[in-house]
Amino acid sequence: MGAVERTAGDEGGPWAEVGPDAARRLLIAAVDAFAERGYHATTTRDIAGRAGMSPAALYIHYRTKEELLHRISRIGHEKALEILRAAADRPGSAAERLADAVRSFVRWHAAQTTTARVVQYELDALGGEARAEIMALRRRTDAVIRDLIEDGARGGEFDVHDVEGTTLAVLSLCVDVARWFNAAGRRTPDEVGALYADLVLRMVGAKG
Amino acid sequence: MGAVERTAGDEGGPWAEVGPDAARRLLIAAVDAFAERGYHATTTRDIAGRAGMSPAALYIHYRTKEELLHRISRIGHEKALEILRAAADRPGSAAERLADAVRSFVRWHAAQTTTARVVQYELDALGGEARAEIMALRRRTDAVIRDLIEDGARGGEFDVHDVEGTTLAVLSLCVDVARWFNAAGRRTPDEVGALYADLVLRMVGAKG
DNA sequence: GGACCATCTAAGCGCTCGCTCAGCCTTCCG
DNA sequence: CGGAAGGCTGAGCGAGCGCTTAGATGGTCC
Repeated sequence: MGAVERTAGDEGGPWAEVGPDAARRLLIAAVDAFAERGYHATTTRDIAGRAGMSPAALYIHYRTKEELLHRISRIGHEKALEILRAAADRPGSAAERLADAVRSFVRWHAAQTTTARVVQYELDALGGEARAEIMALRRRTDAVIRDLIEDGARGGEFDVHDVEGTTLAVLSLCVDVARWFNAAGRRTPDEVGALYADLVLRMVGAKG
Repeated sequence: MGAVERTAGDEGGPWAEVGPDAARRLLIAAVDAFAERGYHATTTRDIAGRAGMSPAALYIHYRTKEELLHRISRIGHEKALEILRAAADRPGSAAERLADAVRSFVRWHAAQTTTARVVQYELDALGGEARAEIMALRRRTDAVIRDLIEDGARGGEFDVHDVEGTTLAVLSLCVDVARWFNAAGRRTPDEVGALYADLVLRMVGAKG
């Protein structure tokens, strides 16, 4: 209903950068609907209805329903990558940086479950170039974790037999949070992040 | 094409128990289609076409498209549960049984990716009683892993602070294999199973 | 005040969806 | 050989889909 205030930074909700206002409302409605029912089970009428608009209004701001998913997916992946990088680039030992990265990444997947669910599980609905673009972003995400594990392994800080496989497993663990996390449940995003950071340090055999 | 032979045991493909022949062909076609495109993006015409039949033939053997998913989901969950239980019930230390359970469970998710993908990721498309029935099966699966971890923790064999959270993480890790595993990739189901069993033992802080 | 542009809606087009039905084969039983 | 039963198909129904179009509305600049 009321207008969303824009603060100086990039805060003010996860979608503050999307404008104009009607376009953002439609996008947020689409995120909710896609997360709840999945892309293919969501109708453009449902999205428009959630945004308080007529079905035709959607096509003023987006060319197709798929473009909505594409925009959501790209922004979401970029946000996740940014969060991971920020943690990985901080000074500290490999163990500290890996734990920090996992903690932040998991916290995001838990706190923004609806977005994360769309980002992680609705990729298959994209085709052609859009899909290729998103998969490239995802490979960059994977690389951040792999580099952290490799650093720790090479420096003797970790005990890892299979860097590639362990990377896959760590990412798996983090991503799957979007599937099971329930905001109404007993755990907070912070608690899950802390638990998972600890588990990952064990997986890589961090000393201490 | 050729008829599927029935051997004495319960072998001869994962769907040998489903009959008659045309019903099984339709079900296998549905598993492939659901795994490839998702339930909502799959049409009954596609399923029938893959099985080499006309669209109307589907409705001789199944009342609705949803009933196909329900049948696939129940049989798949039962198979997964059976595999887990068989490993968990074998004699041995908690660590040995947990490693064995994870190894078997992961191997199944990797070797039967198409089935596992439908089982793990298309549950939301089921509604009402069907969904409740499947979720009960899933809770029984979760309980097997939790009991194993609890056993090891109580006996001092494991070092686990948060049994419930660690259980969630272990299941997460196993289930997500269905999402990323690629039969054409470099890893065999056996290799992934062995790697994941090792990682899980580290997560629970198994001595030795 | 009038032209212009962006935004939005009511109505609806063409299409494909899940599903149905009348009728044709094949098989089996006498 | 006749008749019943079940498996299957071709044709198609009603509904709902993604998306389009014509026109109403409201703000902005001359």
